[in-house]
Amino acid sequence: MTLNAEERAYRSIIELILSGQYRPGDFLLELELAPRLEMSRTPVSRALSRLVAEGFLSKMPKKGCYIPLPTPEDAEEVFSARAVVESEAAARAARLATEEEIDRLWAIVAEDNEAVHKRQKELFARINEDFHFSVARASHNAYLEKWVRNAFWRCNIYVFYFDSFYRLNNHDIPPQETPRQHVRIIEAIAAGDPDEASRAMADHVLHTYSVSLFGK
Amino acid sequence: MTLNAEERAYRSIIELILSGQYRPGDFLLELELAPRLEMSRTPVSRALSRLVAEGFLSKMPKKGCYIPLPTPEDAEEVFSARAVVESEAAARAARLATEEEIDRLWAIVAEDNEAVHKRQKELFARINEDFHFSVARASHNAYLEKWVRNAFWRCNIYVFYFDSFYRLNNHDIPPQETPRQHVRIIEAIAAGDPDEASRAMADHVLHTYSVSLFGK
DNA sequence: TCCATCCTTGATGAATGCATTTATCCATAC
DNA sequence: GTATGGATAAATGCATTCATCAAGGATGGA
Repeated sequence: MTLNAEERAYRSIIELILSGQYRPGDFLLELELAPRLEMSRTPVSRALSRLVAEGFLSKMPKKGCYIPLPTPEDAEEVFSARAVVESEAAARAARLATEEEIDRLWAIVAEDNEAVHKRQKELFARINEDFHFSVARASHNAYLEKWVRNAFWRCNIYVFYFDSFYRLNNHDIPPQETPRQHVRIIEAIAAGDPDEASRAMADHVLHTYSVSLFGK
Repeated sequence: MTLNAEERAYRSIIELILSGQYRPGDFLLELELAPRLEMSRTPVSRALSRLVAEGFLSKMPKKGCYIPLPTPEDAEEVFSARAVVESEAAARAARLATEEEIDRLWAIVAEDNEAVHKRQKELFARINEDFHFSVARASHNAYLEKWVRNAFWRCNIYVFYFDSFYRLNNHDIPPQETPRQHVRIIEAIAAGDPDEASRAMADHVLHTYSVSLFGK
């Protein structure tokens, strides 16, 4: 399947941000990105607008889009909002997930353990994303799913930003607890226990929050 | 303050939809809208993309944007998702709202009663929107607020679509219960009672759901 | 008559050029 | 020395143009 230019720009820009090639506060300029992504300004501009609409970037009119500076207040807002929608999604998944969807979750956790073992951060990040989005999808609610995606990406700014901070300080401890927490969530979903699923997911998200921002 | 063309297009298109000049299933074509809104295709196109990203419109690549056909499944999804975020917003408003924000809510309810009295549907709709967005703002969480806005607009497709259906069937009863439910929500917020605020908001949203779709 | 194919039509997708706005820097007046 | 104003450069905002694609009807052959 061949994606159009705007979609490619959209994904590339997210990649550029999450891979640390642009940092919070940096401006993402159309004239700079367009040649870099080998396309014209138009699709780049539209992709940036979309990222702004999704809250992933901020914008100053006539000036440009930039990665918002992380603040403790914003981190608290986005993680707590994410906890709300993700725990609700988990609760609904516990009621509505199909066998197939649950099998998929177990498969992701298996990859999860491998990635942690191998200490491959990139891979781990992708698998983690996969897990959260799969739970969201299993809620069978397109709106919750979309909000979960938005909040997750936005939170990643904090995870990656502070992760690089800690890495510089040699506190690079692989997140061994994550797979365990994922297992707890799946067990609750598989058992059809919405309350436990909700609690498990909320705990997990808020754990990520405290680890990312306060190193535990 | 003078808005730019894209923002004007964005608002105008929402107006065109909510005022019933386009109906579910209709395509909103750039070539048709641009002259109508007296601007070029560019800002119209970007406004449409934004509406698609927000879930307000659907899109077929290379074909155009259209108002999604209402389905019972989608209605259930969007109203129940809205209930989640709005009740959470109300709960947080109960904890965090300032005196000023609560005063504002009371003022809106006063207008509310007047509008119902005068049976001015247009006005009533604007005030209702104002109420819900003001509660969302009082949650002091930008993410919840954004999601509430999205869900509210999306729900309005159902409210307006089925409203016109009932109007044709002479069931045009002014929603006298709405102001009462709004009062219950504000009282809970003013009393600083998150649980009651949450319950009251959830009841209110789901009431709107059942009235809009099943005539009660 | 029916079906496959080609062509026309009408829509979005993308590139480009010009307009507009903003920030910055430097010269100049106080 | 500092403040102010204007020139300038850089960036987005918007319009225009061309490219591309999909759908549907006309056409021609079986």
